[in-house]
Amino acid sequence: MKILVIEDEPDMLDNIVRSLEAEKYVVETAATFDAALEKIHLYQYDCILLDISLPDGNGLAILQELKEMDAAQGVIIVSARNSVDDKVAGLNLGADDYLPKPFHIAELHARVKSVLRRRKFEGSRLIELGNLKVDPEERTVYVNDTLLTLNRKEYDILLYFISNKNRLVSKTALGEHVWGDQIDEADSFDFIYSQIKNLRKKLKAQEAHLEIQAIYGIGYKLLLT
Amino acid sequence: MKILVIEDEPDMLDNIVRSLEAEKYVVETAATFDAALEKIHLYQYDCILLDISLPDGNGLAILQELKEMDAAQGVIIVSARNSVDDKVAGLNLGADDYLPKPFHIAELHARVKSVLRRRKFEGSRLIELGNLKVDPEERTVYVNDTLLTLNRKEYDILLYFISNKNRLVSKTALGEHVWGDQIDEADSFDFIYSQIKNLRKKLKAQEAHLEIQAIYGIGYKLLLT
DNA sequence: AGCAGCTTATGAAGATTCTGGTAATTGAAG
DNA sequence: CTTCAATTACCAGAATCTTCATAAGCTGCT
Repeated sequence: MKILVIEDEPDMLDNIVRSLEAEKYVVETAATFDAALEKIHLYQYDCILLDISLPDGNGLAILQELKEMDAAQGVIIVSARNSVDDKVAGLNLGADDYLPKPFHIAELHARVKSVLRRRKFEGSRLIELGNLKVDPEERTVYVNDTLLTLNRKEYDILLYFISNKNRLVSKTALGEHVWGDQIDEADSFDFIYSQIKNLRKKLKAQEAHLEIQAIYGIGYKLLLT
Repeated sequence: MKILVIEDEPDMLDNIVRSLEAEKYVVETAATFDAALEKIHLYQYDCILLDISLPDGNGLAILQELKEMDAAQGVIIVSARNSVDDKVAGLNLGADDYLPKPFHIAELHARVKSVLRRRKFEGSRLIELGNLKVDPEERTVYVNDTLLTLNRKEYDILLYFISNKNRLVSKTALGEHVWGDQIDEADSFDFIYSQIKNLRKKLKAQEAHLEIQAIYGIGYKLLLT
């Protein structure tokens, strides 16, 4: 699960990020209006935490932008300006929840969880692909109706491949989606290789009709076989 | 996938090119009307990004030219002049999409991807040639219904030959299509020779009724035998 | 024909990337 | 702290792609 935190106060930001990362979310941040806009357009998130009192632009404009993009993530507004107007404006613009400052971290987690759960229900149906069934809600995968136990990374990778079926997935894109954007140019891709290897082994062991094909020098592609 | 970017502002151009190259597209550029015309006539592209407000000629004229050439690539118009007229004129002249400035890079990528995908689906069916069958979507090649395993480069070369059947293919054109324009005048063509050699060997081993004929001093030609 | 100067072909070595095994590290749970 | 699973690192070998050296072929010239 990938979360974007838009917040300008460094302390607060740090706090939120640490606590979310402790819960195993992949967290990215934006401290300014522009940075936020860029991230929103570049990557896909499952949930966005938005402080609407940013220094260089109104956070509500970001909401507007998100709505126009027709994106599918959940949005939780965080604000110290606890006016009813702000709240109404935010929810009208499609925010999923509103969290007044100050708040307790546990409260934040609960809201995030609830938004993610709600979102999941909306799009919740089995994804079928060959003899494979994926239940995004339970994060479970079935091959011929027997359960395939995947680790977190393996599952994330598989789901990313599935949502990019027949499309080419660059190693950097895969890396950014599954590991967050801390990936460096200079980094090796050993951890990707390792995970791909394990995923392939498990898929093969259950005779899934899927193949992760390597494209030399570029990345991978998921094929039905 | 080869993309031509026609754009006169250096910053913007640089930006676009970098981002597309990061996605592993082969990118070429033209900053003026004349340069664009030349490239269009000389090479084949899978997609063209066209800024219609060029300094030395109306970008729409390029669209017109493309249409008359009956070329098969996708065209995305980029423009800061966001008048409805421009948009309508562009789409009427056969553009596939219209992207108003300013835009976010991710938006651009999405459009490019979508145009390329659409194009691919249109032309997606088995290509038959002698006793050879090519499935462009799966990137597979069959000779007498047995699979012929080709590497990426070998496949790219074969497909380029096939799409230029009976036509003469210059080494530079082939090189630029398969390797992109990182090819230098000073470069040798050893890698082309090597790949051609391997491709020929594989075609011969499976007794494909195809022959890659060298034309001394000019290039190659694919013949049915 | 014979030769010079070029282009093309070929096999082998080199470089890079990918694979699949194993091992080390990290992290969570008891 | 210990234990077990998850994740990452390391490595040898395979596959892919490029470079290199050298051979062979073509063209125009005398």
